[in-house]
Amino acid sequence: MKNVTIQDIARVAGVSKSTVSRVLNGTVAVNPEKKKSVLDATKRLGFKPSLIARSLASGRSMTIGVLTQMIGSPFYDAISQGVIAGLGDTGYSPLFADGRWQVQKEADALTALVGRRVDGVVLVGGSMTSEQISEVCMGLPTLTVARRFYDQPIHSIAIDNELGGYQATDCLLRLGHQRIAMIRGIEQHEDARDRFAGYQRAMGEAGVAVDPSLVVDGDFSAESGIRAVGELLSRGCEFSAIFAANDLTAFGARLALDRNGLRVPDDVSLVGFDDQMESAFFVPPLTTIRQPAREMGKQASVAMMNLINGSGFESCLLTSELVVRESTRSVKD
Amino acid sequence: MKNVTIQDIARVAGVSKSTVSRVLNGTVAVNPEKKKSVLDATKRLGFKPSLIARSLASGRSMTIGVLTQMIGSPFYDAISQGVIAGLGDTGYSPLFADGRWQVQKEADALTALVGRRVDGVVLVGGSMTSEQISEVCMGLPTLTVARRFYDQPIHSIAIDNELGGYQATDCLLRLGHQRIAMIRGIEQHEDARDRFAGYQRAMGEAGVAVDPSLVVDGDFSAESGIRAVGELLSRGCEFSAIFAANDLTAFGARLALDRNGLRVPDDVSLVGFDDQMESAFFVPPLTTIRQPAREMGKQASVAMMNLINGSGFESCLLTSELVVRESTRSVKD
DNA sequence: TTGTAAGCGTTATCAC
DNA sequence: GTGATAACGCTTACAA
Repeated sequence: MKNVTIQDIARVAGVSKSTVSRVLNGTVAVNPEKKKSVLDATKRLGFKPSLIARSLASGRSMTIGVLTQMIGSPFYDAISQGVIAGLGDTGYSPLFADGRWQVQKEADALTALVGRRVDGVVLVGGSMTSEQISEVCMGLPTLTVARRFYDQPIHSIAIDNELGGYQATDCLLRLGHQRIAMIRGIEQHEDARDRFAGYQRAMGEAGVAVDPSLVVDGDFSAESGIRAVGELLSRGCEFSAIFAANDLTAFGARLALDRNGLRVPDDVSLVGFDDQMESAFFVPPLTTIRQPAREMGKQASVAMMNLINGSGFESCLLTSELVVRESTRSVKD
Repeated sequence: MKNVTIQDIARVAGVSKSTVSRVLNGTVAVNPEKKKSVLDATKRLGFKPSLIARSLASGRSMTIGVLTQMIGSPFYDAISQGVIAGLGDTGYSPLFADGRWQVQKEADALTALVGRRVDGVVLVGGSMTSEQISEVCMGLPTLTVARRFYDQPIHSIAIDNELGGYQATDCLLRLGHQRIAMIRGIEQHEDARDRFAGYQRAMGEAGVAVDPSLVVDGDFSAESGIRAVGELLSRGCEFSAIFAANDLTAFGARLALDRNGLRVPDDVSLVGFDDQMESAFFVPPLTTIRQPAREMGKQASVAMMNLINGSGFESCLLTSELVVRESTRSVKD
């Protein structure tokens, strides 16, 4: 089945290709009658303009490439949604590609995006280095979300993870906790390091020494939360609260605590990070740090539009918010 | 910054466009020397072939459009991952678009996909009617995942939701429960209806009459789980088990039960549907029906490849699996 | 206001 | 093997 082209429409409507194009794009005024017959023909023949040909001819694809890491993380998902929302009716459409958190796949996907001649690239998370990215994108407007780069060419929209870590720890300290354990995220992950830094700062400011035996490594997974609590318990050190690097880890920790007869929040207070959908319905509902994920995605879209039309880039570091629910309570005396 | 074209390479390498194309695609043999110089030039100039021009010229875009509904659902996410995995090294790349569960957006996104001249379309969930889809896709290989169509032109890969509903209910019945409540999903949603049908069949086969007052409506959200339990309790009817239409609903139900002093599984057994990641770490870990989401996505890719190269379509209805964890126990006597 | 014609960057079809 | 040259479907000067 051959596709209907602009030429077919022109023939049927009795006008030239150009006129059809003009009607379709509304670039310049055309005779109402002709306009009508073009529109009619369009509808009658079921004409679907080829965006491909259009891009090739105009040089702009009117699409923004969005490279995600679909690890099933609600956080990254929310960002994507924000990007979509932010693009709204700008005329640009998002084109998603996925890196699956594997550098090679990520590079391939990005190359594919660039090959499709997207007008800009938004990278949500990911692990390619700034150099690798620049090499592939070559001057294309590029920005990252939920990942901070300090280089000039790649702009980034991120939240202040250090602040988040501080907020979580501070909340616990205010409730009178001193023996606060922290389950960290992936060590190489900058977010994880920042959150831990926030924990350290809060402890320091409160004049509470950080006990190294209360800090356990994790990897952002629920399993690692379980393991971490096991580790903490086997070390035999006392703690009245746990700050987990993300909600998923907190879920695992909560389960492990339960299995060991420790009640949340009665015996141990628990704070997560992310505020993913399920957290509000956990038993007990989880106190956590909300990341404005959706908002970040929106900001990314707005920033991208500015980048494209040359308005420049306004750097912004969004802030997280403490959401107090029922997994925390003041320390028993 | 002008993009490097095949023409530039040709000039630098001292050959014709055609030869460059041949080297790049490896269609026919070319002189090794020329080949080398082309490859060199390619690398040196940082040439990135324009997939757009390629598609226009060849008529095939080598991309499969995947229309998702990014509602942040782990289930649909897993399907997408399956599709990606299934495409593997077939040479085809997935092109994602999103409908956000809004018919209009969905139609727009699908139109955009078709406009991009994808070689096939995979619809993951969604709410467009079979007619609407056909109208937009016009003869393009199309198939749906997690949604069943009985029409000829649109193939579908789905799981047997009725069976899943049966499995969940049967599991409860075998544990001795008779007063089994069901929190249904969105009424218009076929999956929801099928799951309920499975519940009815299991009850029927066990010779247990379905008490209408034990059936409550929900909408697949955690909030609806909370509301449903409230409703059940206010009706004052007794029940020793609940089958929730999906895990999220089960989460909400679990929280509501807790708030009302009912323990899971001691007072009430609870079964969900989906087996989303968090379910294994719930307190208590949730007994649920696992949907082979990833597998479905993979199957979709395979089926699409067959559709494209004309091998025809082998319909398949995948089956769900009961995952017994700790939210269920035999009825107290 | 409208038509003609020249691209846009590839692939594909020819001859050579 | 290789190089012209014509598509592919559309946009966009440039004329008229």
